[in-house]
Amino acid sequence: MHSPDHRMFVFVNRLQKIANLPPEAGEALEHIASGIKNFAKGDDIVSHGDDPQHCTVILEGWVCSNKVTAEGKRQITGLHFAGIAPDLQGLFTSSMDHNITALTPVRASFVSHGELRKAMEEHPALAQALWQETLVEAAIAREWEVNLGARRGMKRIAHILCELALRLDRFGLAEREGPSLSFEWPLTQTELGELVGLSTVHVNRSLMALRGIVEVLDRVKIYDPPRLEAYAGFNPDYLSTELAQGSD
Amino acid sequence: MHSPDHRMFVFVNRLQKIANLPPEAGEALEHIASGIKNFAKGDDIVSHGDDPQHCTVILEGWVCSNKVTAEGKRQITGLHFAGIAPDLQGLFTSSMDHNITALTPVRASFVSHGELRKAMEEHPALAQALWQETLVEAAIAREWEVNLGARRGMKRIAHILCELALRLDRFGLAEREGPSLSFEWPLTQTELGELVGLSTVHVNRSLMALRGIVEVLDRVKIYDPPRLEAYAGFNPDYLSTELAQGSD
DNA sequence: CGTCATGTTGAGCGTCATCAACAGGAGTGG
DNA sequence: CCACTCCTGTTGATGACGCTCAACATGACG
Repeated sequence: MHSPDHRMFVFVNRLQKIANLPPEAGEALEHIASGIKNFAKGDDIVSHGDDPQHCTVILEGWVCSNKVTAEGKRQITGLHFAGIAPDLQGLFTSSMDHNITALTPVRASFVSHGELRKAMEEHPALAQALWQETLVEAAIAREWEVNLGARRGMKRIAHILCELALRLDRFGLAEREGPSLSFEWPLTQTELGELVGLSTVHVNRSLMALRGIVEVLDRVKIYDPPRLEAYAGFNPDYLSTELAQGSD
Repeated sequence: MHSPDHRMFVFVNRLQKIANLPPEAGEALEHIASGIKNFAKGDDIVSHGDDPQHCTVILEGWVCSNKVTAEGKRQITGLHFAGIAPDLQGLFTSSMDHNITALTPVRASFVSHGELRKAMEEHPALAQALWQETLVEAAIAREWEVNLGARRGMKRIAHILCELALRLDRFGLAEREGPSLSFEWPLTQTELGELVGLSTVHVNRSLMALRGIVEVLDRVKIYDPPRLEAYAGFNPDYLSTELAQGSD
């Protein structure tokens, strides 16, 4: 178990990768982290309309941001893993415009808005790193718009899987085995449908048609990554915002 | 005509509305603005893959961000008006992940990345305002994901029109006439299709079906705004990030 | 052993894409 | 002034993609 002083390790580590966060700024974050809380699968960590006074940092587990339409349809608008603060936006707004929901059991810690503002004043590099974090999310959101608006069912699914493979692999959360690549997959087919804007039934049929290239069960197994990327028309440009400029 | 010292007026004005930008920070922006350039309708102001060394500030006209899939389909991922810096993201990335294209004749000015960084160091409030700007865009992008993934054709169109009516009205770019509301509309039906993820033909038919509530020609005229909002299931929550916290 | 959540399959139908044709206005050149 | 082209909007016909309703299979769990 981490000592309280290294509780924020995954978060700081991620910010360092994205933005070359200097060590002092990372330590400042460690000092203002408070508490650890566990959420169960399905729990809303933050709900639409809330006005939280702290930011949540995901230490372990999968989380999604999502909105529900007037007709009751839920759309997942983002997927987040360990090392992210999905409600950072709450620092500047008086009311959340979306929900943040646990897709797996989640362990999280917190940073009060007040203390975070102070830390950012003392360490402008911290503010910049967090800003860059929001730009990473924005780039991903743009590509999801393309996915939802301009690709058909099977390619939508294929594209999302390519993206997740890359994002997870980058943070050591994917496994390679020869050419193939696999990672944990906690979403149901219904949830995948809410993510790609398709009905459960259609997701099911699309997944079956994709077997041979990918298999999606408790884990995603991509048997032939280049082929899947070619099929999806996947271009990872938009994920390069997640790499610090100095790191290539 | 504005003197060079007030060239950035619309931009500063917007940042003040969003983030209570202090006057000194606004003046700093005025001092580092350089040049004015005109773009023709259809011009790419920034292209996918570019690595610009300056930010572009739109002084007049409509602009969209967009991406093109491997299959050649274009998806419009954002609409921007006067007073915005649509390529702010370029400050932190080595290569743009999308295009920024003029939808009308556009007048723009520029701020070099280096000078902007200096100004942000001297005026942390400026950095924060620009960060908030990116959060506004992110909130809109999330709702567009919902629109594309969870609503059908006619409601998608209706929803976008409700959003634009509110955003434009907020900056004095819409006209009221009794209950009805109207604003400039420079997009072709094909472009609207690229925005809502529908074919041109289907956009055409949907627009005809919506007549009576909205009419979309050179201007959009919403005859009965509440009825359109009810039909679209429009909830303006997500646009409240565009209002400074102190302003309500 | 019943219940519940998830995945799977079939049938029927609606939304929306595609292909094709045409109308009108704007701009161009003869 | 007319012929021509290009761009945009409009309309029809056809079929594919994806939704909905329904039923059933399976495994986890109490």
